Amino acid sequence: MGRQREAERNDGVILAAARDVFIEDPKAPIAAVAERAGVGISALYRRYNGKEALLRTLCHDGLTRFIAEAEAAAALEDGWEALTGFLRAVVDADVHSLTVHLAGTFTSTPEMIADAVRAGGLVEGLVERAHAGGWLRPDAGATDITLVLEGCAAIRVPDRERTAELRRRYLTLILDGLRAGERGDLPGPAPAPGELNWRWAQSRQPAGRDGGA
Amino acid sequence: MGRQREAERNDGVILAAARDVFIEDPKAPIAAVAERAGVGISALYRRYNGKEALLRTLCHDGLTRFIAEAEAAAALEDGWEALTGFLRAVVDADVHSLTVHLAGTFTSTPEMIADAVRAGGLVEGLVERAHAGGWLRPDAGATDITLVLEGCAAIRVPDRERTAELRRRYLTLILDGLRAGERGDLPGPAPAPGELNWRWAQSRQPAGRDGGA
DNA sequence: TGAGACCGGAATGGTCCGTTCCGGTAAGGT
DNA sequence: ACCTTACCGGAACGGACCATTCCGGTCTCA
Repeated sequence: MGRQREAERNDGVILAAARDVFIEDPKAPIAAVAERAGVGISALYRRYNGKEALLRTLCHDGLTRFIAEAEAAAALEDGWEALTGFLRAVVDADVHSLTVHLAGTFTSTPEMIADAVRAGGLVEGLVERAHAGGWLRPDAGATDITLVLEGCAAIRVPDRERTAELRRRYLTLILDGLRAGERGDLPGPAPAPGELNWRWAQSRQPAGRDGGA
Repeated sequence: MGRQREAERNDGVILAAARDVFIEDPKAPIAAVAERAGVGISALYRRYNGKEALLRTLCHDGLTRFIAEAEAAAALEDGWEALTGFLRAVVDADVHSLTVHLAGTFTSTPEMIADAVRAGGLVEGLVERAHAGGWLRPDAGATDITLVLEGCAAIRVPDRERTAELRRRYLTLILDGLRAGERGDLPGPAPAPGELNWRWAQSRQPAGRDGGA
């Protein structure tokens, strides 16, 4: 059963290639994925209806990973370790590029929206614990976490490993700022819950002049 | 002299529109600029050779602004105020989107490169003063500033004013992390001087599979 | 050995965009 | 009044890019 074996292996290869390619550039052409995977375009279209289906799968996988990390972190004893460990894991896996940056390039399913809500709840839990233990500065909220992730995801240099390292450095910088202490108040209100979700909105067009970057 | 007056006024209108449009999306089409400015496409091509020329001008303007802010900050007494005030001004004006994000979409002139170097030197000066006064954590270097700016520029919501506010909030978060204190060391080495400049490299093609996002 | 699952990659059709080009319009001199 | 001419608006052109389809081919297994 060589043929079936090959097909099965391709499943994984294609998904991995797609992840790499679309993390690097959310608007990359399908052909780039095929090339990176070392397969033809047909192999792609045999598995996915079209580009949107692939993107959706990728995004949903990222969301699942996000939730898994949050749950794993929630199991930790120390509340501060839980929050920071979670952030480090998410930043390391570049989950943010897979979820937020891909959202808006396709119409998200209700299921994904539900998962996104669930993810938000988990983060809120982590933040609450960090607050309860007095680890987290009081004026930082759960929604601020998204800002942090967005910032980290923006750090990017051509080399992938170095990028990860710089992100860890940067995250540490911010985390130190998040610690409770003698500092002044943050300016402006924290992001409102819906305020950062605009990319998840039901948009049909791939990019559009209205969407922003 | 109505005609000349109109042309003169258009100079400014076009530049402002271009700034708005390209800050929002560095890959926006020329037509979008014309539309936003409320002029025809000819009015654009009369003033600029082509898209690249416009982009170059915009980017150079941003660089100039960056340098001006750095010099203004350098004149301040307090070393910490100088650095943070500079950062706040640059983030507020969204200069980063105008320079770094536009670089790479055109071939930069030697003059711009020179200015970029000069800008780097000014930042270095600000950081040195902050270090000398003991304000800045010792393991944070001048090149880390670029990371901060990159992170701030990544914060974006549909509403422009709210975006600015969120960025100020986020910057404050990081700045608190940058303050000297009892915290642990940062992981990984600081970005090397050339490491963050890859966007300024002599690239001819508009985007390319090699460039990253 | 032949049916069919699977695949590579060329061909197709459509969209998007930078740039050019073709009338118009009115300012300013004569 | 009347050209000349700087300036404009916007349609038209040509090329690049890309998602998707389609057409042989190959390999397996019954």
